[in-house]
Amino acid sequence: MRVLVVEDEQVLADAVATGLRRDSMAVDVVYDGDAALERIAVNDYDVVVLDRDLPLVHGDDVCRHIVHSGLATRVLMLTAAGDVADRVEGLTIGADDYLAKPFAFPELIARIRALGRRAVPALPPVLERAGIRVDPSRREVLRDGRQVPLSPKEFAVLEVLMRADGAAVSSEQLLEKAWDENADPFTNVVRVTVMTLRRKLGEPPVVLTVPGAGYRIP
Amino acid sequence: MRVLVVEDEQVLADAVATGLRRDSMAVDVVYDGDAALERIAVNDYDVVVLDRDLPLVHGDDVCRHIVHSGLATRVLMLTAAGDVADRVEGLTIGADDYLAKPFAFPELIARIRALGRRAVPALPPVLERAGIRVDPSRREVLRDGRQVPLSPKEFAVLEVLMRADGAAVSSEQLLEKAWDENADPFTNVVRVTVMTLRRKLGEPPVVLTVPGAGYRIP
DNA sequence: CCTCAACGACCAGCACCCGCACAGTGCGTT
DNA sequence: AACGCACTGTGCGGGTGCTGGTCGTTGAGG
Repeated sequence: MRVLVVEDEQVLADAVATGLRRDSMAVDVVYDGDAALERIAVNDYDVVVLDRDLPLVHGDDVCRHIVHSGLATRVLMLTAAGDVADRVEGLTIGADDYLAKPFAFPELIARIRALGRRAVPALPPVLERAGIRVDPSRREVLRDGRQVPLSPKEFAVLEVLMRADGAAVSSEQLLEKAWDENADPFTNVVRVTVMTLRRKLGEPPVVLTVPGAGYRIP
Repeated sequence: MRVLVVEDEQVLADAVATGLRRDSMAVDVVYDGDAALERIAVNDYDVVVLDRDLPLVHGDDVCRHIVHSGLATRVLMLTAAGDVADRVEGLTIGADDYLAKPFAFPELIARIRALGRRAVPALPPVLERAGIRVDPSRREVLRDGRQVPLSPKEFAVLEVLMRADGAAVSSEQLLEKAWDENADPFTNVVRVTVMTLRRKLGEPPVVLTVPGAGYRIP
């Protein structure tokens, strides 16, 4: 397991590093965001333990960079501020996990290991495609900058289609992913919902139909 | 996003479910481990929110089952006991995240979303051969870079021929692979479909006839 | 009590599927 | 060389399944 520790408090950083090394991880340490970005560009880390309050380049920016660059690296945010709003914001930015200082060392290790087990990294928290911006955490959709109000189901359908990354998604799959198990298999809600979704998203069309296969967003 | 909530305290379980539904997630609820295992076997959840202290089948066992079965489903452990040892143990068992009760609801949502943000596992392979590019997931066909619109049947036939990797495929085999089981064995749809396919794909010919054996793409 | 999302029922248009009929082609037999 | 047969290519027309779209009802939440 390859880990990068980014923490400006050198004493803490080194302590964490030695602790992780004792747990058989390969650990690099840097003390500011700039150095972090450098190392990330060069090396291929499994997990980055990232202090949020960094001098020069803020931890949030480092996190955004990692997530946005599509690397397989996972981010564990670390911060002094421990209230809920902070934690939620950290996760919203795109971190894979979040731990508040002071933390118990075994928990840090356990969370790093849990992240290391995940085969694939998180996608960017904001989905963008074909002039549509979807922010799941805010439950907000923008079409060419203008906000579009959607009902929960419409939003769920749009989210599934956006995550499909251009692939066609059948009505059955949409029903499977956006509805719970009580859904009637012979319903036509999906078609109706797709229609209202199309109407709200306006011109030019965003959701295309692929005859015989379902719907897709190019 | 498809979520299963497993929590024996029904009031809490339902509250969580409605909260998540308001956030556009498709939520199923069960109140014990047995039912959880059942649902997991049937449905394909993105995330399972799992109370650790369950009657009958313990949450840990459910978690182990999910991890062991190799599903892409992520587990978020939930528990009343909030000390570090518990959290570490939960993560060690194979949970992807861990949240101690009482928790703030926005944080639960943020963590579920973080878990659900995983990338689609495998990029579907694109079939390429003889100047033809077929992308099954997008239902898209390109001939020398130009897009060719195909009907579902035409697409199905082309896909079978492409996957045959140059080998000849008989009409009977095509009928078997691209049509459902109640197809008339004495039909000539295959011939007709191959014809329209050829016409749409244009010159030079892509689908060749192997007299007595069927069709093939060199 | 009011609003709106969710959803079933229904209709219309159209592309598509496919049966049918016939033409063209290649090969073996006489 | 002529013929017949088996196989293949192609035009045509009808039925129908798929999709877009509307409307009215229901039910939950404010």
